[in-house]
Amino acid sequence: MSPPERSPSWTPSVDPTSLAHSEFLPDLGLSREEMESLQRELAAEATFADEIGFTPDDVAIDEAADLSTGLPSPSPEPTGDLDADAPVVVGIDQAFRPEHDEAVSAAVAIRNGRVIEYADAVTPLSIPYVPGLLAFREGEPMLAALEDLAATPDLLVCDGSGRIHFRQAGIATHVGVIRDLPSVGVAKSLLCGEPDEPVAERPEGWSTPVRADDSVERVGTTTGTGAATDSPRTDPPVIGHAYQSRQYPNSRRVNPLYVSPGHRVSSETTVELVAALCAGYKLPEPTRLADAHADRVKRRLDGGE
DNA sequence: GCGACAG
DNA sequence: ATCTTGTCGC
Repeated sequence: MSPPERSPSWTPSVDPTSLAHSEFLPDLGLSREEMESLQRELAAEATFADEIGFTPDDVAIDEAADLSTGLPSPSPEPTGDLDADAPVVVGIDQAFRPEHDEAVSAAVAIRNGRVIEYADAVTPLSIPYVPGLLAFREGEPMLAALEDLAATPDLLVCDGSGRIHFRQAGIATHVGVIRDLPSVGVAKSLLCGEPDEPVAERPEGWSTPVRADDSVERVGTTTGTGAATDSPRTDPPVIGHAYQSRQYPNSRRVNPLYVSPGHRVSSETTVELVAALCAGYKLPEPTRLADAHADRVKRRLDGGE
């Protein structure tokens, strides 16, 4: 794993890429407190503002992949004209093999709405799932899948939260900062924070800001000047959005997604990116395809031997 | 002591 | 996340 190119100043006390070889929380060489301070370093290193060389339109996907007949075949070679320099979006997801204590990570690279490459990796799991520390369980597997990928990502779409996190350093932030790539987090449920409005029964396309609550540590530069003229109590910072990516005409029961910046993307742009990447299903296409590929690899392993 | 929590 | 069949509704 290479260090962040754009962040030569960042020198974590412990190499986050070696965590997979550690054991359970108490004795993995990292106490829970150390993991949390590492996340504070990551949050400080992260950029929650747009630093991307493309627009949501550039990555828009208008046709959903048909997964009923298997996954679409990858076409690595540029189809022609406008293909060459189109942004590459990489969706990452995982499947698990509880009986083997292994994670199957999948990365799917998409360009112009078409799959150009599938990548995957099987990684032993070292620690259990702990709310707020998901990245220490699944981060290494995700990075392994990215290592297996030949394509160069322009955007990472991660399964889980980014800035919507107790220390504003969810797994999308971990991966984005470590690889210094724009990344967004897409979660199916809310870890922390408070939506501005109730999220139930919202129409497709609806979104509302999610602001930090008392469980979220404040980090980064202060918005105000600190002068006496500043408002005594400013609104809590927006750390992500609830986004209704899908809704049925009548029986409205689909829950919204909770999207948040991982790195080098603003919360507003994150919503626009996810909206552009959705094509009729609740999950954005990169995530859908990564999920399907992870399941495919898992089945091969379970059947293979 | 209870709550509350991505995958 | 995973263990798992059918079933209600567009």
